[in-house]
Amino acid sequence: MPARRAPLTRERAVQAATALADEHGLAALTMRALAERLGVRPMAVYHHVPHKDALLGLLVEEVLGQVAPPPPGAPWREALGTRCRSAREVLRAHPWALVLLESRRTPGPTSLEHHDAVLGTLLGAGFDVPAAGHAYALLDAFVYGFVLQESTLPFDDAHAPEVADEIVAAVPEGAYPHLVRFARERVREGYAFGDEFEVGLRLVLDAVASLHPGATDRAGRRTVDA
Amino acid sequence: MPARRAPLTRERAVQAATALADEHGLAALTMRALAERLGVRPMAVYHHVPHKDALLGLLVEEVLGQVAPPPPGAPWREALGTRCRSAREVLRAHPWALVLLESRRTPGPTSLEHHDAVLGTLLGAGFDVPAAGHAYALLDAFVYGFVLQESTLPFDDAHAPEVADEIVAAVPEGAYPHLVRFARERVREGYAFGDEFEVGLRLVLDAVASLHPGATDRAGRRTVDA
DNA sequence: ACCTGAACACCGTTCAAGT
DNA sequence: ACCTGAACACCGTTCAAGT
Repeated sequence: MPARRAPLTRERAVQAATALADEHGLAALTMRALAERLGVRPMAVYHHVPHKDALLGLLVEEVLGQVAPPPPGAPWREALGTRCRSAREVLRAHPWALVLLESRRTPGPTSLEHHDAVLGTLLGAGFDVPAAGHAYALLDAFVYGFVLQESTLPFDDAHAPEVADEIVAAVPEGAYPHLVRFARERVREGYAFGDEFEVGLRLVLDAVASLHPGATDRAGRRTVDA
Repeated sequence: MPARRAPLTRERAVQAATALADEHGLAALTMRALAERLGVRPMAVYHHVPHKDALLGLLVEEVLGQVAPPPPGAPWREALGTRCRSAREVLRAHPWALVLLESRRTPGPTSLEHHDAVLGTLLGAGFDVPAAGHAYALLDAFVYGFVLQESTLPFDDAHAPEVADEIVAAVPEGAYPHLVRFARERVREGYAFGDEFEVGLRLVLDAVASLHPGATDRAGRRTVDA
């Protein structure tokens, strides 16, 4: 490890902090550990960032900036599907970012730009303002909530069957009958929780479609009041 | 403040820790602050809980235990609506619990019992095992994600109009046109983000219904493959 | 302009000791 | 059995000082 490589910048601090959190978790991201990784004394970081909280805000912006906005030309359903899949991938790669969201008060320009693009896709596709609000709230609730569940799982998809077996074996006879049934019939056969993302996304996009002013129900009646 | 009230118990420690996190946030919940609130020296808490991480696990269980399970007799849609509304209320009252979920590896008996009841409601209503898995993943993604968004908002619903005005005023001319339009047309008129919960829940329950083996689409074809 | 050393007020947790 | 005091290895951050 070289004594000092490039001059310390805010950008380099953010990169190193991201890598630290990715590799060892958010708890391992201390100002002191970050400084060491940067080959610098702890106080040097404070010359580029006022305090740790500001650094965390930059991390959130950095991660959200990696989420692909909905491609402008595409039909709304495809465009939103692309951006939701991208959001899930990015947040799965940096699960600590979702936790930081909770502590962030004011969004930065990157988040605002992204939100504006999503809203623009909906409004441009003919959704009215209230429907766009419903759609956006639902889409992001699904994506955020799915990633939260995914990052909470005590196993990765590959090891699900073994873990399910262990859990079932540890449960008292007769307890949690439905969970046990689910584990026996579903998880053992290679169930991957991650696969539920596409299932859910399709349903959520169907739901969004039903909010479109032009949508009709199965009897041909308009789904949304004018 | 009395010098010492009741003898210290694990139960009292969990109650005090919950109150501390509710009132001052998760960061204020330190072993030392908790001890002071309990009228005891820091190390006394360790006699009832092996370490802080175990205490946090107990907090999560305590909060999840407050979520009403789906009432057994009711039709599935009503039963799941009740439990989702309850989950949202409880998690909104203790937003730090959602963050702790991420760090929890193995669920306790309270969570397992709850999950079993939800799964039982779905299976008892005639959903097959794969459909129950889809439905559960979607429902909880929605509830968790909604609460996460809700707790991240930089304003409560009552002050949304003022905050929206400030934000719009602060934005550079011509930037974020769709966000500005949304703020102008929707937020100003008393838009409450919290109201999106019922809208989204209805759509999500509709989506779940479409997973039922008996469900048909608008052309009368079965929605789900056999 | 950029980085540093020493210090302060905190953490969670250990261990041996008190009652 | 239950609680304590002192100590250790950490935190984030201040301030005055170095180059």
